[in-house]
Amino acid sequence: MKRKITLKQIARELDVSISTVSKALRNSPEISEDTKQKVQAFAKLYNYKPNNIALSLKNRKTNTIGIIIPEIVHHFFSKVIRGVELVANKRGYNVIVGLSNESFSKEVINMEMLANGSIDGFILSISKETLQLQDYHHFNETMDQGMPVVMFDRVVSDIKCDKVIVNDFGGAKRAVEKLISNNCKQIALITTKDYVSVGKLRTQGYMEALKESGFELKSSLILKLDDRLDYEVHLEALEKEIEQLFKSNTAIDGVFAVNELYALSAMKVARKLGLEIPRDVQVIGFTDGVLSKHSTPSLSTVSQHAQIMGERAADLLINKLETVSTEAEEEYQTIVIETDLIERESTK
Amino acid sequence: MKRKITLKQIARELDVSISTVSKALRNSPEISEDTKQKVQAFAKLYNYKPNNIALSLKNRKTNTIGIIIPEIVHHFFSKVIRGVELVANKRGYNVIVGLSNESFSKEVINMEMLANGSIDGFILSISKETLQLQDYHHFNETMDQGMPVVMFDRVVSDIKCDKVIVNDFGGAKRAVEKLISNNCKQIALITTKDYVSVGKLRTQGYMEALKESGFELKSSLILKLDDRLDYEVHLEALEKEIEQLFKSNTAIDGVFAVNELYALSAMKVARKLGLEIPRDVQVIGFTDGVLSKHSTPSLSTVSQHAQIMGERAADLLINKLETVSTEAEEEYQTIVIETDLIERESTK
DNA sequence: TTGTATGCGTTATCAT
DNA sequence: ATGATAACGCATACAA
Repeated sequence: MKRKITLKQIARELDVSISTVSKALRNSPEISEDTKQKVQAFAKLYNYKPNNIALSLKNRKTNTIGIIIPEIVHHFFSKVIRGVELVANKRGYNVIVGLSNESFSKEVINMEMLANGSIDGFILSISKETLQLQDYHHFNETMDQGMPVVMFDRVVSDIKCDKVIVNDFGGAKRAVEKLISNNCKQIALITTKDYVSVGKLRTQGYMEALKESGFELKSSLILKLDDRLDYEVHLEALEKEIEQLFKSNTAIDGVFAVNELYALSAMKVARKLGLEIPRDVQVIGFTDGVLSKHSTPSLSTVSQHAQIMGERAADLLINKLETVSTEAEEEYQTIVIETDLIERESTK
Repeated sequence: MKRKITLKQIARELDVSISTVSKALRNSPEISEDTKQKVQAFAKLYNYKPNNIALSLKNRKTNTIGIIIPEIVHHFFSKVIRGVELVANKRGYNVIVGLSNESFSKEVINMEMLANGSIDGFILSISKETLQLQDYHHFNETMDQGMPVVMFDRVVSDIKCDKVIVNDFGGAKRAVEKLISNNCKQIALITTKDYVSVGKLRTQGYMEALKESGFELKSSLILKLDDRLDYEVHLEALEKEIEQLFKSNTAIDGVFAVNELYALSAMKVARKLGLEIPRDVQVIGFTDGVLSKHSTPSLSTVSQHAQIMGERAADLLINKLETVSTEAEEEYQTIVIETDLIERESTK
């Protein structure tokens, strides 16, 4: 077992100084061709590679970016990671992952752990608990220390930083407009409580679409679910709520749901109640998920382009890292990713 | 914007030496209560945290583990990551993620990048291309340099290292036995080409189950798909192959598929051909996926406990990292994770 | 009780 | 053309 070789060892073996070795390997013109040859050959033979940690310390730059997400077992977030990874690697960076598990304290701890020199900047999406508590001190402190932060998807306007978001409002609006143009008269909304920013925006898109088309808003058609409950686990609870919605509004002929699971559950419940999709009820979801594509009937959905979000976020962060910050000009930008309406079998 | 504070700055401010500060912060008995108080108060005020990179360099230990997987947008792998992350964080480690994207060269590059000091050890699952090429030099070289490697799921016996695998053979066997005991007489297998180790093992489980029950093996009932094709994209191609299978074996009354997508496609095709599930055909898949649970009918499946695999792998690696290697005793272990058969609506 | 010196691996600056 | 030295931030053995 040969341990990783260092400059020092090469120097000792070849009986030259460390700095000579270093220069020779970087092809410095200061060094004679002879020595270069010798050193480079030796280095290749022993497969020398500079130690990243030493470089990081010296350069005060790790070439690593930290990404903190609420949950990795989630198609949307893993696609974002893939996007980040893709761009990061292409531009010479590594990616280190932290999971907040939707918890405030884990988010804080994870960020502190990484902020102590391990990474050059953050890409993150805020946990639900943090959104509820509205405690954003850790973000601000991190940025105060000169560590750039790019937020994606779940963001808050109070925080001054670069952001990449989905056009939740517009995507939702277009989805509902589609239902309207498909002749739906009673369009239900299945959404989350308002503290989830994206849920709120999608809800607003729904309302705006109805308003513009001259529909009246019926609050009985809106089901706001508390997604602190893990509905992956409590699926029956979810279905019960939706069933209630359908039963108290028998004329529902369209459903817009702010995520995939809600949409699928709506289809399931509707079918159970003897309604046929899309003949009796048309359904559109909001997601980048895999369920939509493979469900029966397959689900029409607003696609979020998660991977592109990751790519944009990574580019934004790395640009900031590699630009000589002329201080003062603290200009933050927000990139809005447009959505696509993917029409499948759940709409006419 | 106050940059991160260092020992040196604290020392200068308080007019003591760096080592005094260092000792005071670590509560060394060498230092007087007075100075300790002063230093600790100051440190807390300025929120001092030791620089990870400096510590890593000094200790020659990064407390970071690298995980290399073929694909992150995949329920199985992201669950494994979650397991790794969970244990790693609990034990004071960070996780850095590299994606091979099923490519040999990306796998090699990614490993080299991380092996140069960034991490203490690897957890990885081999890419398909690497499995085909059977070129494992990068794994061996990494281990030669004293960096421990734990492989999971996709492993090869040629490589001497710790491993965490699923009981693919047993899981498949039990699934097929279930179909048999449910009175299936013509059980088809939808699997991958043999170079994918897990596919091969599951195929063997299928065969063994049939053999033990005295069934004859009919090669016409076995469909081996080349999964270099991305069937997520070429879904129609997949369905066509399966349709062919059903048409040339009209008596098929059971299907065992080695993954979720194959199983779902089988159900879809069967329905299209007028067969009802599970009345006419019973189907069992193999996976940890989310599709199975939400499909209609929901899919009975062999669960792999991906998160547990990640946890075990992390424990294995960290144990190795933290044990004083008495050299010589190079004992590697292979942990086998048992599967569960989850019965849902696609079986009787 | 406090401070000095050394080293982790590297590069850059400044001698020789 | 080559080498000595300092510095990145920290911890520690050893002096004072």
